This record gives sequence, C-alpha cells and structure tokens, in this order.
Amino acid sequence: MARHLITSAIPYINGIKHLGNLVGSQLPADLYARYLRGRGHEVLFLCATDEHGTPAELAAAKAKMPVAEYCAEMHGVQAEIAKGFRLSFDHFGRSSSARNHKLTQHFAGRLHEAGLIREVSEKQMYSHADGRFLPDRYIEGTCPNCGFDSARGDQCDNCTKQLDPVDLINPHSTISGSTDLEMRETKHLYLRQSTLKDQLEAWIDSKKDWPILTTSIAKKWLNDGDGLQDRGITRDLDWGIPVRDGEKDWPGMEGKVFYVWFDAPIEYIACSQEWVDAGKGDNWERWWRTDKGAEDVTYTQFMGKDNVPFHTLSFPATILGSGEPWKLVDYIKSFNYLNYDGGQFSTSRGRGVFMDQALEILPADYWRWWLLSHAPESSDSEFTWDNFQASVNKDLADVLGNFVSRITKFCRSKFGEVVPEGGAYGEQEEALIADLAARVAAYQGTMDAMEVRKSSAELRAIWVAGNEYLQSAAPWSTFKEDPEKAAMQVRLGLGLIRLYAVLSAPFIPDASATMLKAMNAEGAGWPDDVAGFLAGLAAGHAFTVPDVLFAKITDEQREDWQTRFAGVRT
RNA sequence: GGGCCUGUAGCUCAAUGGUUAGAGCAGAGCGCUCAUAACGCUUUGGUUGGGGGUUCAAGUCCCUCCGGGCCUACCA
Repeated sequence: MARHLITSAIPYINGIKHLGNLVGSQLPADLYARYLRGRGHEVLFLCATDEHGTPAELAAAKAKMPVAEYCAEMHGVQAEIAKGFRLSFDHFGRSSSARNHKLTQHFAGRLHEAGLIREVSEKQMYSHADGRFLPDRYIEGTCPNCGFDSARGDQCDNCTKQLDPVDLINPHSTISGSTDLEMRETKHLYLRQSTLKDQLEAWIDSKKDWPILTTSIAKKWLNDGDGLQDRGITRDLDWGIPVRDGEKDWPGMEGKVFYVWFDAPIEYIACSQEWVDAGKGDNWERWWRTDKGAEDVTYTQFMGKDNVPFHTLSFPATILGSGEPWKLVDYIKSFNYLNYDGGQFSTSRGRGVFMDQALEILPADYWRWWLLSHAPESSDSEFTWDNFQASVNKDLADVLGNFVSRITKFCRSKFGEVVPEGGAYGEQEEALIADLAARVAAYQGTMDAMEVRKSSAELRAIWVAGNEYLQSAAPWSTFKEDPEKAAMQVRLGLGLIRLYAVLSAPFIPDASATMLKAMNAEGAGWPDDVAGFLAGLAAGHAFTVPDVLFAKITDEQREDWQTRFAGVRT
C-alpha cells in the first residue's frame, strides 16, 4: 500500500464554474483519487476555494455584500455543487482560512530570511473614483498602435500589441468608467525566483515522465528572454492575507496583502491543517513534511494549462526557498481546454454549461463519463450536444446499462432473484476470464499513468466483453437443453455486474453504487484476481433487478438543451 | 512579433522511425430475441493539411507554407 497526496487546482471563488473548469482539474483528480482508494492505497485528496484578488472584491461589490460574506456564501455553493458531482475531497478548504493566513506569512518570513525577497518601488495606476489601484486589465483606452478603442492596459485585443497603461489614449477604469486616474508610487515585495532558476530548472529537467504540456510551459518561462523573472507577491487590496514577516510586522507594507498567486498554492498545505481541524484526520505533517513521515508520499497535482507556471515555478520556488523540508510535487498532470459548441466556455461572458445547470438536467455520472472520456489531454476538445447525447446513450445506456438489465432480467425470469447454482466453466468462460484479466491489467496501466481517455476506452471495452460473451453463450438458448449450463452462464454474467461496478466506480460512482446494491455486494474490493473475484458472487446469493441505470437522452431533450444553452447566462 | 501545442476516416480519437495507418460513433449488410428498438458479427470509408528533404524504412525526424489553439509574467 502506497500513500498518495492529490490536489486539484483550487477553483476561483468568483461564481459557479463551468464544465471546462471541472474537466481540467477537479474531475480527473477525483478519478485518480477514487481509483487509488479502490486499489487500497492511502489517499489524501484536497481542494479548496481560491478567494483573494480583485475579481472577488468586485463580485462582492456587485452583489452588494461584504467580501468576506460573499466568499463564505460562494464557498458553500461550490462545496454543494462539488458534492453533487461526487467529488470526493477529503477536505474542501478555503484560501482565506486562518491556517492559510498564518502559513503564508510564515513562508514570506522564511523567504525574507533567506534573502529571497526584495522590495520594489513602482508606479501603478490609481483610480480615485474606485478608490483602488487598478490591475492593467482593468484599464481600457484607445490603442496607440492601431486605434482600437477597447484596448486593455496590458495588451490590445485587436492588434495584440503589448501595452502599458500609460500608453493608452483616454484611459479609463473598466470598473467605474472613471477617467480620473493617476500614476502613484507604491511599494511591493518581489520573490527573487531568478535566484532559484538553476535549482528549478534542474528539478524540472529531472521530471522525464511529465506531460509535455507541463514541461514545455515551465521551460518557456525559465528560458524565455532574460530567463525566469522575479515576481511581485503583494498587492494594494483590502481583501487578502496581510503582509507580515512571519510573526512580525513588515515595516512599510502596512495595508497591503499577499498576491493571490502567492497564497493560493500554500492553501494546499493549509488545507491539510483545516482537514485536521475539522476532525477528519489527525496528522497533516506526515503528508507534507519529509522530516515527519512524508518521505514515502507520492504527490500529484491536477490543473488546467493556465495554472502550470504557478505550480512548476512560483510554488516550488516558495517551497525550495523556505529551506524547510516540505514535500515537493512528484507529478503534474495538466489539461488543455474544453470548448463549447464552436467557441470557448466563458465564466465572465456566461457562455456554456455551468456546473449547477448541468446537475439540474442530468445526474452526475452522465457528465463525469462524457467529460472524462473526452478529457482534453493532447489538445483542446469540444463539447457538443450531439456528441454528448450519442456518446452517453451508446456507452452508458446501451453498452453498460442494457447489459445489467438483460442479465438480471433474464435471471429473474428463469431462476428468480438469486444467483443460480450448477454447471462449470467451459472453454468459452476461461477465454472470457483470460481476456478480462488482460483488459483489467491494461486498465490499471492507463489509470496508473493518468491517461484518462485511454482508461475510459479500456473500461468500455471491458463492458463490451460482457455483451459479446452473452451473445455467444446465449443462455436463453442453452436454457432449453441444458438449464445447468445456462445457470453457470448467468452466474458469470451476474458476476460481471459486480466486477463492472468496482472497475467503473472512479468514473461513475453513483451507477457503481446502484449496481453493487442491486447485487447485494457493497464493500467489494479490487479485482486483483479476476477469476477469484468473479467466483466471489456465489450460487444462492440474493440480488435485485435494479431500475434502469441510465435513461437515454431523447432527441427532444437534446434539442431543448441546445436551445436553452445557446445564449449566455445572465 | 516570440514560444509551445495541434492538424490522421463524415465525427471523436489511437498508432517506442518498422507488417497492409487502427478503434469507437455514424453509414451498409447479416444474425439474435435475454434486454433500455437494446446486443453480436461482417463491412464501406484514408494522397495522415500542402510541398520539399533525411532514411533501407516517415503519420512519426528536418525545412517550408497553410489552418486551429494556448501562453507571453499586473485576470486568476
């Protein structure tokens, strides 16, 4: 038994996430966590909400709520939806927790002590009407290069030229529209990542098996231009973790907070402390401190490609720079984006299907199966309603659901709701079992490697093998001349349901639970030995015929949803 | 502009430089009647975006052109 620490990139607090966010981090992380637990490993699976930064403050203002209250409410909403999708976090924490405050300040103090923090005085745009400094993206004006009138302070969306807010003609705040802007002097702390460049590069280079998406992004940041740049880790905001030098005040930094990307990954650690505080565990250090038992932990992170630089560079810089024996990540699984019907999912523009809406129209398993079997691993992938309907109906209703239905109903009509007795395996059964054993091994191989789409294909092939067997064994024919042989065939078929339930649990946990309950076989372990596992459902064992596992998506439903989700969410 | 990813059957995707480029879906045909009109078998379908090169051998490596996407450090 091994020990696995798994974290999903923490979703931003600002609003309900869409299916693209889900498939890029939380869902594959959950798949992996469930699989490893199923194999009998010890798993700590953590996620949290990422609560600081300008967008949270603005969203709270828009909702006319204090930002702390807004975040608390949204955390609750996101936690509920996560439950709805059966995301099996051991704890769902908050980056605004007292634990994270303390730990973030601790890391800052350690980095300061190690000489890895420098103070920089710089000028930033201040908006009098908004009463805040504005990030470059919140300033718009006319592009000096192409004349586009909605160019942002960092870049012109029209001609793609990199800009500085002072370059803009007639700059204004996108928050209030105010043109009453002023360049003000402000002081910030920078993390001297450049000092750690060689150390980080050697570490990245040692990771030969990471996805190319992960390492190529990291190397680009390490080597592009002048190499890895120091990064500002503080902001002039109200909502956030106050800048402190460990336990001490930080002279000159009063009223400032740490940058969200400095404190967010630290929440991975703080979350394990929250997990202990919540009474769910009793020792977080054996997961995080290599001097206190975490030496044998394998740590895997899941994230969308936009998060890669922070997880390959800044967070490791924080960890390494602290000089303390914190656990570093062992494997970073990153994903491309899921697009929606010819364009991007967009939280800000309300385009696509959001997690709450998805659960309103269909159970979690439908979404989990489609999203995971189409996970954007090698390139961006696309959600269309036609594809969703076709895939889900075929895979879940026809291949798996109908298999369960046909064998349980046949058994009920000929032998009653009990595993029938008699007969012995023949050549055909031995061949099936050998085939299944090979396929299960292949499935384990791809799951261990976190190859999500390939794993779904292997799993589906295992389901198909059941239908192939039934078709050629034809117990409905056998029953007429040799009821004992038919009993054996049906017994094996029923055993397959239990096998499928256990193997499929990481993908479709609810259906898996329904299958196990119907087979009266809750608590079945992993089928390390397929033949032995199948024999585990013995003659005389009572079961019930479950309700339809997966109802098909009708054309009417699909058309309705296509129309309903064609526009933008308001 | 720069960097990276990507382009393979109508669709979604596979293929350590090594048989005749494979699966699923969709289409066609046949079979089965236990089942959610489900299942199984067979089968049609390819100038691997274009062009050039390296190699005994290229979807794979190199050059070039074309298309799509992402990132480019103050959104997170």
